[in-house]
Amino acid sequence: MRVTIADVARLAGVSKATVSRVLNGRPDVERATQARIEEIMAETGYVPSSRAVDLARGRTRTVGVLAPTLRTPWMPELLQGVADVVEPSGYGLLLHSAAGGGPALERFAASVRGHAVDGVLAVDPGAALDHLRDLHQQGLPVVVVDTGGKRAPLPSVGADYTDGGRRAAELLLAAGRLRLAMITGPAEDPAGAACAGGFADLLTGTGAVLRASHVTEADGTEQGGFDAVQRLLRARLFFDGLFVHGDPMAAGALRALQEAGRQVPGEVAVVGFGDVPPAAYTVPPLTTVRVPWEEMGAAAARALIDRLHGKHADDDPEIFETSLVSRGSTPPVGRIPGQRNRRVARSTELPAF
Amino acid sequence: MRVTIADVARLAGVSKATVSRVLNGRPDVERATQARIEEIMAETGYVPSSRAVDLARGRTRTVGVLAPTLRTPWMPELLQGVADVVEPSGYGLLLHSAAGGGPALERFAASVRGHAVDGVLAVDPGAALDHLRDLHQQGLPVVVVDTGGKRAPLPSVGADYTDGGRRAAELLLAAGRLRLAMITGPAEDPAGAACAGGFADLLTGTGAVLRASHVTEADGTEQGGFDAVQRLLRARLFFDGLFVHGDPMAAGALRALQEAGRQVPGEVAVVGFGDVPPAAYTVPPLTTVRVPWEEMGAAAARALIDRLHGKHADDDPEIFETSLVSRGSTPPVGRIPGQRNRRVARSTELPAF
DNA sequence: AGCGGTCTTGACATCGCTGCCTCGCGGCCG
DNA sequence: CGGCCGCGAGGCAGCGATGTCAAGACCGCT
Repeated sequence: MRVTIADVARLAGVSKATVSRVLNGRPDVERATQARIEEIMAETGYVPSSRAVDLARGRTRTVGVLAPTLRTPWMPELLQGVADVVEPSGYGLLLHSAAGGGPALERFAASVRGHAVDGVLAVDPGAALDHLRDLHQQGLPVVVVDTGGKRAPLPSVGADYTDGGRRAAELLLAAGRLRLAMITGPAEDPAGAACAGGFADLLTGTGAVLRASHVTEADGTEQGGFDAVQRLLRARLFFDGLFVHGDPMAAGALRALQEAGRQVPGEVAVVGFGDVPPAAYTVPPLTTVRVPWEEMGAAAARALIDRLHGKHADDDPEIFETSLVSRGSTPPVGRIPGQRNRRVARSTELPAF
Repeated sequence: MRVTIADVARLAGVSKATVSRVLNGRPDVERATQARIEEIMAETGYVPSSRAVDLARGRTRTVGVLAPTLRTPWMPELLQGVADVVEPSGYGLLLHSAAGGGPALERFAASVRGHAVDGVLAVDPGAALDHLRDLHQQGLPVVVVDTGGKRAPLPSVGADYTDGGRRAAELLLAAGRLRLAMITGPAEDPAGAACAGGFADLLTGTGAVLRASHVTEADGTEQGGFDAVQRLLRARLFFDGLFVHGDPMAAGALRALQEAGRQVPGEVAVVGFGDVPPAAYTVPPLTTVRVPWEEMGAAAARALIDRLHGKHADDDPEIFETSLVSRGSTPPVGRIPGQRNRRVARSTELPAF
């Protein structure tokens, strides 16, 4: 580091304290003095050492972001939402990917305990949740983004997965599909359960049926979705509407249906879940339940920063609504009937790419 | 911060210096003393303040990553590659998204000049390149990942886009396609030029033709690719092989071909470029030129960290080879003839999701 | 006993900035 | 005309580590 506050002070003929006052825009400095100091700073190209500032102030103006992996399809959207809020607020964004499991988490813990960050934003913390709870109880600002639908015992942001399932059901009903099938993700995914619950829930009392035989589980991958549909078809099960909890699996499902010669959406209407970028690239483009990943990230970031600024908002989870993005894998439906009387946007819009 | 090195020293009845020695695993401490100090540290749950360490040591063990946006489809792969190297090396990863343009870049510059990071890894820096060059000349370790094919005047990592274009051409030739068409990305993208050059290059002397009329430009989006194919078809141009520089556009192209009733790969074989996740979800799955994003990120990170450790590797750009991922949008071809005699892997593998 | 060398350890200066307390000084009020 | 007030600015003590230097203990050897 070259020029320090002491240099500036000496050149300006003032004390370090005064330079510091100018630096922090404090009002108790004479205009002339301030101008002179600012001039010197400009001339010398002085930039305060963030290391020293951090130590002296006792904070780092940095938030830690803990993400299990960056490869989840919605993660970039979410992260962008976080970055768009965190950076303009003057905070840095220290990314920890916990993909490595144990060692990665230990590094994260060390970073946090060493006060390298002022707060933590955790996405889908999973096993790290207990640790985060401890940190939170010790007074560290923590916000979690819950993509799993389970409520963390912490300030959190999530989406209404149950309602997402309902929306999918509504759309299929509106399209007149009565013999439904569903592909769920891995059983341990609580979002899947919530979502499936909402789906089944809305069906009761309608003419539509979703038999247990028509519900199959897959691993979340495109291939998994492909295999799942093949299982259904080989079992000679009939269905004219298919709800797939996860867009990648839905893409696989479309491929399997097409290979089997089934028309989509003519013979089978397909609704996915998540609205991740690949959803727009299937043929036909996938109708899906949109989860507002970016907004969720932004909201979590805002909540975290509010806490850092001492605004202690309530700890209630902030739940986002899902919405339906109607593309080509379901027949056009102008309006969804039913008590909730929702409108379905017909969108040709692509997610930003 | 609760317990400090001074507390530990007092409790152990030694000086701070000795505690520091233990902390840093220096050998010149008596075993008994060391054991006692370690015990105290464990009891008190002492963790050194990274803020203080950073100031005292004059570095932050953090690298800055500058990315134009996180939404580029290959960015997550690349970032994961970076994270997988940076984190185990004991460095933090400070993410700057320059999406915001001016202000975001200024924040980045401030962070760097304030020595908040020990080095910088920039992805596609674009306009920030000059700034990075200055930083590099001032001695800051900088590595850039060049996804554009142009060579930065800096240590960099890139891919051989020209060769990527050649591979696409080889595959189409091997499939017996002689009347070719091409959709390029935005003209200002230098990777596109390199790639198109390689493609055209390999065609010369073969029976295949790529007329200027059959080359059209699109904006890189799925819709852009869709429109581009429609333009070609409306112009009643015949082609049995199509090279699309960018997987999202290729997805759009597939959709347009399908809507026009053209069989893929029967009537038209389609090769994309990039191998981003959506490529695996099209119907049929897209054959594409794979760019090893993750490896490139990892290599850049390694290069940066080597520099941080003083290993001054040569500044030559590190260029990665592309490869062909053959999926369903081209007919199966066992082996590519020709002087280079390459083998084409037939892959059903999906990118990690 | 005296000397040089190794091993441990402590004292103290530093890193660069912030924050608290103090002080000089000119103006205002009584 | 003296005291009080408030502004502008300086001094100095942290923040919590690192790192250098020197000192004391202990060793083997001459």
